[in-house]
Amino acid sequence: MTKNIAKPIAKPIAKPIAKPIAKPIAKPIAKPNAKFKLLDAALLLIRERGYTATTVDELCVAAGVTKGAFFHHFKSKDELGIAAAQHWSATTGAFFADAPYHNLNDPVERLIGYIDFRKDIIEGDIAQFTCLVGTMTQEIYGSNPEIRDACAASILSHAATLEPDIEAAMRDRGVDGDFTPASLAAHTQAVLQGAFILAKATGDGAVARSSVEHLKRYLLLLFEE
Amino acid sequence: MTKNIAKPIAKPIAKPIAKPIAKPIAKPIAKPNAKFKLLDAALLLIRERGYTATTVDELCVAAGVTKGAFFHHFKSKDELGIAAAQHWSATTGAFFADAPYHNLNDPVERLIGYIDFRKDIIEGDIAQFTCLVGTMTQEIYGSNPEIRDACAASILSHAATLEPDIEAAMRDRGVDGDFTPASLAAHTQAVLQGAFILAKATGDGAVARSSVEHLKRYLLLLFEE
DNA sequence: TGACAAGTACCAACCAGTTGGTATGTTTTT
DNA sequence: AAAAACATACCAACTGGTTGGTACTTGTCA
Repeated sequence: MTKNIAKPIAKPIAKPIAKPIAKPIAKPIAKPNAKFKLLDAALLLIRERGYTATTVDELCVAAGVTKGAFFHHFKSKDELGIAAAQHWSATTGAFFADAPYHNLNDPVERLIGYIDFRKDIIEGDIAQFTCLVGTMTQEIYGSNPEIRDACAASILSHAATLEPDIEAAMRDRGVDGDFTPASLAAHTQAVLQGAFILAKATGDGAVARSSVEHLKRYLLLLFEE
Repeated sequence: MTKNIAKPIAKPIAKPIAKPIAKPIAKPIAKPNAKFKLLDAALLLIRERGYTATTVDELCVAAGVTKGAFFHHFKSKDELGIAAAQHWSATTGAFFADAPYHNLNDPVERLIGYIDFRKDIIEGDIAQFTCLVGTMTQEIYGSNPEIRDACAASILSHAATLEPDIEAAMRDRGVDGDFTPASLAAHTQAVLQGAFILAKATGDGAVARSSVEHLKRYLLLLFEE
């Protein structure tokens, strides 16, 4: 075996690098360990190829870890699927929480700001702007209820962040239509998910952005005086 | 081998059943041959499980044919995928062409009629009302351009059937907005595709119907005086 | 402080079952 | 008779998952 030969050379190099730096930080956001690397790889690969078509081996290669590491952190591929959905929820949750549109004063402006923001990030590589949980939902809704629920939670919890502004907008503008804030919030997500499918079908984001513009026009027609 | 023993028994039973009935019909719409049965099985199974997760063996069992028959009619699984998309296009094309909303006189009414019709058929089992080509697109857009193009053609050609009415509605109601008939037609499909994802995520069609209602409200706001 | 036990993180090789696909018939239609 | 439509038996490659083991970290107690 070459193990005993290669080891003493590689070991002293990797050892005393960056331990004291991480110490004072309360909770390191992203330790570059195997679990995190696998989840990160999953976010990209699954959006690119779909859940079923993405193999455990491919995930391991992309993450630069071995299969042993994979099954140390996840009991099964499906368990990684659940974790990936939750990881997606956390990642995108933080991303949208930091977005600038929250600073606007008017609820309608914030809402339109959100839509504009969503439209602006539809750009470049398709796998980069499409939605992990929307993709996974399509594939596993009938076969894996746990992944499906994790995906549903991700979509609906994101939609729920819009409800206060929608509710305020309805009250503010005197819109007491025959719909609930929750249903309109869900509708915005439906448009986005559908827009992603059109983008995938046509191979570019233009159709998707155009659809989001229609959604914006709808909101303006609802809430503009 | 049991082959020579079992055969003479099974053969005479299946032989003289129903040949003369199909003969006088000029072009049988749906010959119950292996190819058609496989395509029909594909429509259901792929919508239920996704394209990748649906195996050739499962398709053969569902269609009641053997693998030999499968690869006699399709060079590969991917070729069946393309054929399934085209079969879907033909099937749904005929279905919508026969729908009652076409008899309405006003283009806006026809448009709203279409939306109502789409809403009404969101009912019952999820695999029954969701879209084959939308599902397939999500999975193979990056890996199989031919299937993707077949799916794109299916979605866009269906959207194109709405364009004349949208164009007439815009002319009629004096709506010369900053959007094209094609973009609004595409938007309707985006909403539907997204609605299907929400239905899959939540496990029932209510959210989907609600989203289609928002689409209807948008069209009414656009075209109503 | 340092030795030592115990857990955590990881790895390479392997396994049984499944996958899409093929080779070679047999039957049915024309 | 010949070609098309099907069936049977099989295979190589790949799949998710397991195995037995190593390296590193951490808690504990003398």
